[in-house]
Amino acid sequence: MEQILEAALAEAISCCQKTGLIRVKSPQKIVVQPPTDSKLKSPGDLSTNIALELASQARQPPRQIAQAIVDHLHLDNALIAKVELAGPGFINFHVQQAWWYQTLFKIEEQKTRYGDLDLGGGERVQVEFVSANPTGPLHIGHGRGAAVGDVLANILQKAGYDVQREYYINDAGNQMSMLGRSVLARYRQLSGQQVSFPDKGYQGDYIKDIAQQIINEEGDKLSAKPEAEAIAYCTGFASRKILAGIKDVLKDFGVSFDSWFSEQSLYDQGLVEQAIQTLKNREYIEEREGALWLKSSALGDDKDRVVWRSNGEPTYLAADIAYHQHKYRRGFKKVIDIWGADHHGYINRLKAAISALGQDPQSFNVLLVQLVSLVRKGVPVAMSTRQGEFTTLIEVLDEVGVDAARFFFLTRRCDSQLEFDLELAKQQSAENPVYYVQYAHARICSIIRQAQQAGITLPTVHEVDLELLKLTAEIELIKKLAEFPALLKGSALASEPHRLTFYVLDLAGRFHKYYHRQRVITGHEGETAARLALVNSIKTVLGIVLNLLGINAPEQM
RNA sequence: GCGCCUGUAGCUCAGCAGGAUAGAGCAACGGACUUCUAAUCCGUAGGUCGUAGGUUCGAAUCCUACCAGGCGUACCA
Repeated sequence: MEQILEAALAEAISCCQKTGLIRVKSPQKIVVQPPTDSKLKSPGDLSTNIALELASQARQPPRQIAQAIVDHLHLDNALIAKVELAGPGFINFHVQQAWWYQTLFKIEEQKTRYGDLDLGGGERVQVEFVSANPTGPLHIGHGRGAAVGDVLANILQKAGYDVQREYYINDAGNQMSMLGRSVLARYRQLSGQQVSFPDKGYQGDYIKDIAQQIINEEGDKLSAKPEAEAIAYCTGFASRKILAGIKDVLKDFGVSFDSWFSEQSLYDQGLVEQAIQTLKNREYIEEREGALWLKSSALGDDKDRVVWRSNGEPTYLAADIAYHQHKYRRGFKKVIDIWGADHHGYINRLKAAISALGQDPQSFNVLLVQLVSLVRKGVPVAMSTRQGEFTTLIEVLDEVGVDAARFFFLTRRCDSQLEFDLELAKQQSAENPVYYVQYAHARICSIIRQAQQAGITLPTVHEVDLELLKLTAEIELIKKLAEFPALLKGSALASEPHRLTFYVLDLAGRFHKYYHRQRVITGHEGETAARLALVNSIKTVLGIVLNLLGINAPEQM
């Protein structure tokens, strides 16, 4: 519909240009969209601001331009009921009611595929998220990243991309050896030895639990081994345990990855050296003070960065460069990394590195998710894995449930900080918005069951007289359903999963209002059939969105 | 110091590539269960969109400066 109107407007404008009614030379992009303010007294179904856009160029009053356009507009009466000017020069189109009914046919025909787009054209995209070090359990902040990444991947999939979900396991480097040393220290303490705990070691109780497991399985065998060997054993044992735990929680949280990529594997295959060699060949590496520097300042970074230390060891950045080179070698056209906002200082240097590797930095996107600050009974809780003060994701899931947690993480824009008060979340659980949406779905299921008990089978859209759906609330509901594909598109283009949450809340709200004002199952057979078809369409769309959000769509509550 | 994010109703937040009279939810107050699920609905009240300039026909939205909060600025990961 929008395209039809845009074409008609373009024709009318060029006609006005020729006759000199509108004094513009270069054509402006015409946009037809639903009016932004739905509370308007007489809202047009679709609206364009083109006359306002043209006003300054034409040096003519916008209303005069709008009038000229309208006078030259040729539209099919079967589609458009009325065209009118409004406000400073908006042109509003009132679409024929019958046109909206097509949405219902589309939903019935496409079912769960309703809203599918071909935005991506099958292009391969990778979404990498969570990627927490296997040095401790996932905390609440990782939960937000997991929810955002998972839902974004779902959205992109529905928008026609070939999406891979990957978790990058930072299983190499100092942090890992610190993990091993922490576990070994606890192992020795549990074995009755007096040993000091390493500075900046991991202090959480889970370290003791792991040490105890080693004792259970290996006894005191480790004490006899050389230090380095014992540390290596502890590191390997602990990281396997922790990673297994991470995988379990993510599974419980409804997040599944296509690929778990090990940082260590980059070293094992010599890919880190290879990546640095690529950069050398491309002359982006410089040796200074015994270290190798990436000349990133020439590529938009604040300064140059060390990739190979003077002590002969690569930096974390070197591994990350190799990792991203590997991503491109695997054929991804678009690479999306989801990071905690505390890593934002890292974007420019990695972007610079990607340019240096010869890849288009535009193809590399980082979605920053602002930190979750955890509050318990009003008291802020620090979330440092090292100090062992954190609330794990699993604890949060136990308290508020998977559906509520996922929904809560997505009720905010990514770049807005989230304060998660566990007490509040518990208190609100009965009134949590997620139930509001699920309840709408369950309610519709209940109506359909009720109808079936009364011997009324759920009609197809073709079988009913849609003209009976003529209440404002009904048309508004259908319009809301019609909006969904465009919403999904915007959400995919902007990488903004939260839009789905707000959409589904709105849709559920409109349904609840409708439910209270009108009965679906009435004495009138035709009316009942038409309304059943309508609510069934709503149910389909609610189901699609809940599915994208990874939240259950219950048949009853 | 420099950089990134945020600042919208008492609280938590929307506001989609500037558009029409800035919207929800919660909390507050007043109502609705012989009716398809009251996990719901209806009504009332609540605002110099951090401040000051600028761009424009038009700014919560774009630009500049400042104020406040958060985060970052390693040969750590």
